[in-house]
Amino acid sequence: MTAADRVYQIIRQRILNGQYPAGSYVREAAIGQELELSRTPIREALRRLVSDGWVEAIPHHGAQVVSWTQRDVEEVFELRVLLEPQVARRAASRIERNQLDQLESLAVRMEDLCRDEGENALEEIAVLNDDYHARLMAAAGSPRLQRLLETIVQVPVSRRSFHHYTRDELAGSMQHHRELLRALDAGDGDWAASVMRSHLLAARAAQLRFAACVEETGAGVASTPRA
Amino acid sequence: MTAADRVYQIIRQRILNGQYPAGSYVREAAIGQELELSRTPIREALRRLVSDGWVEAIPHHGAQVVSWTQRDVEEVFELRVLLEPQVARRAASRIERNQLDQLESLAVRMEDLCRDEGENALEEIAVLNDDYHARLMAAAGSPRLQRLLETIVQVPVSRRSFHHYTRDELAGSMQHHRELLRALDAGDGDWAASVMRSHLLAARAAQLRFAACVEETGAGVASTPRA
DNA sequence: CAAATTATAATTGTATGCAATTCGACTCGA
DNA sequence: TCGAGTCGAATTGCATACAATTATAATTTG
Repeated sequence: MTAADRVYQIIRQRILNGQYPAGSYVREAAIGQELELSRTPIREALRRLVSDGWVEAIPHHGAQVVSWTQRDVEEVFELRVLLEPQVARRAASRIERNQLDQLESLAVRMEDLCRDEGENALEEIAVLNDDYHARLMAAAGSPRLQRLLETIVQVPVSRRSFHHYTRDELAGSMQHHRELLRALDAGDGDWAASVMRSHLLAARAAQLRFAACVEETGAGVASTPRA
Repeated sequence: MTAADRVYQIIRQRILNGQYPAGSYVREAAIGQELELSRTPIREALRRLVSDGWVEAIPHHGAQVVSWTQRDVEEVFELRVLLEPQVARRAASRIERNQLDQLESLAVRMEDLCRDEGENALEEIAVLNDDYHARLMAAAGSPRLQRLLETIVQVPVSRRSFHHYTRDELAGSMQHHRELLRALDAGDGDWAASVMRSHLLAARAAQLRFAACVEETGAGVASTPRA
């Protein structure tokens, strides 16, 4: 792994946890001094971040961390509703027994956490949920579909959507995971795609409700909140 | 426009017309000497080409021009069939009168060229067709959807698909353009999406037939043919 | 003679210095 | 007082030099 790769991950992480707030500029020289590297690998990392949509390059003026408007969030959901059911559909006709077992194991652990009501259970569920989707993606066997989704589903929005769920919605989400397993096991692509679609539309509804809420209270939604 | 931007376009053009064949390596130093630039802007252009999927970065060994297998072509069609109907659907509820008129003008010119049977009429139609799709994309008003499609619909495959059409298929394609205009004018998203889907599935069928043909004759399909 | 090994050359990865460009503040004039 | 123009500081864009890594090929050894 090259220095530029490390810098890429470091900067992305800092954008994620709000250390670099939306709208702020990421300076090559500053990071270079801090990490004791020259500007060259920093530049390369920033260019990758630009093409991955994390920052915006203003010619001769720097790399600006992107701001997310509600409209952006909606646009991403619209694309996910198109693409992710296709992931499920493909997986239904390709998934292997052991992959199915792994997914089931993840689903069980999420359900357990859901019942526990532990302190940071939501965060743990979110991690497992990411793993679940990643393994499903792998089973679908379409590198381009994977790349597209990785490009648009940037964690700051998707991950946090879990926190807006009511208890019922969370239970419903767990139910979706289970039903998807049955659809996959049956090799029924239509069924699997439909379940995934419901899964996403439910997430979108929760997100929309949250957006309406912050609209009233006047809390910002554009900027990535700090950790 | 920076030097890196120019280099990006130059290299991409050379990949397109076969000057840099699939599987070959693009050397930073060689291009730098030829264009009388240092390796720095060349590197930057190559990194962009990597993230746009034109070349593959082999660590410490260089940038290799990607090879397209039949499976890749099918994967791209699968994604287009998902995404482009959504472009039509969005455009149906957003398009303005003058945009519709421009699309119609393009459709008419394509139909004329189709009747002419001129020598390089196919090439001209392909150019107009690209314009048609670009304007439709603009009318859809979704930058992310646009970016996704630009990423996957790399011209070497899509543009050439026109050349595999029979006369009937070409006429049918023109008919799709017309019908799409009616659907857009009616503001009927379902209709527009359905027409676009047919449009793409027809293109896919022609591509598949062509692939089967070269399979028999043993002609290569993986490498980008020379101009 | 074959296989492992080492040396070499070629290529990318990184550091540093300078040039070009842009944005902001300050000054000058109306 | 307001506006236009100009100067300067800051930042990116590019060139060059050097270091690190890897593939290749010659070489040596069993």
